Amino acid sequence: MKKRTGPRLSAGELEIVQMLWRQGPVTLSEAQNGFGRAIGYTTVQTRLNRLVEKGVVHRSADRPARYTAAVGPEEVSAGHLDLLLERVSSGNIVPLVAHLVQDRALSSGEIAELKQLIAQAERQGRKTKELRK
Amino acid sequence: MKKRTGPRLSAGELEIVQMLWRQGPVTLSEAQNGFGRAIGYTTVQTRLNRLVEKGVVHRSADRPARYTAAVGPEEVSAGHLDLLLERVSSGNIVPLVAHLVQDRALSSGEIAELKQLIAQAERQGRKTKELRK
DNA sequence: TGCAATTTATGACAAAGGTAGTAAACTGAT
DNA sequence: ATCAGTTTACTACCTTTGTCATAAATTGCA
Repeated sequence: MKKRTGPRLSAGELEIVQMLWRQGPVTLSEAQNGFGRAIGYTTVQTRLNRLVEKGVVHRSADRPARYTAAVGPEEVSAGHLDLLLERVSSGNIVPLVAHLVQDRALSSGEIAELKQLIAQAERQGRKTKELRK
Repeated sequence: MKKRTGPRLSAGELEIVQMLWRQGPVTLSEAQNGFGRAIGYTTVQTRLNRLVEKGVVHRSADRPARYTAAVGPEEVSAGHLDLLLERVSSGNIVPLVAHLVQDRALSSGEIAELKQLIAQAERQGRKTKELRK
């Protein structure tokens, strides 16, 4: 029932992976162009290669090789969130949620989704309690 | 109205700062003991010194110097959360909150606090809308 | 086939962070 | 005043990450 927390990427690694999420499977030159800012061709190459070694990015076998993220946003955020949770709020999620929702303009749609999530967690809690007794 | 996102510490730096939050102002030897695992005395020294240089930790002037965290958990989590928010979910907070509340047993107290937060955000949204028109 | 352009492999270098040793400075108790 | 123990400064080394240059391999076309 435990959740395996995903990989914790550095800020720069996250930058690369984010690009892959946006651009989909890309060749090196496409990666360089879609990067958003000026960066050397071989720099992107090295960074991608290192992520491939780590298993975070997949590299296709065919000729102009295509790179794809091997992890999804959920796994990545899971790794970071779970660490933060332990380290900064001793496992207490409320302060983290508080930061996310405070001082930020939320659409009514988002509010609805959030209420939905809480309601779901509440039901889950009840179910667990019942199973326990 | 913009929120200054705090410092983004590495996992290891966070480890040190977390210890300071737990143990309060500590001397070097206290820091080493309260660290939780085996670690060299001078290793703690070096790590603390580097954090002092960065302004993340404060060092007292008196003799056995005492180290204190110069940043609070909120600021630190803010830095990380805001980066995650942009990088992994394009500024959308719902997926992050979802991960935090799902697959986790929440007490009814926590549920209440979360509801409170959402309600607050909802009111805030209305107020903003009114100010705008 | 042979060359220009593209793609891939290597090698380099610097900054940051984790680990720790050694030496100097300081403190407290004889 | 001296000496052991504690605290602080300084130095060193290794790994990771970000940056890239150079060189080798591959491909597509003329």
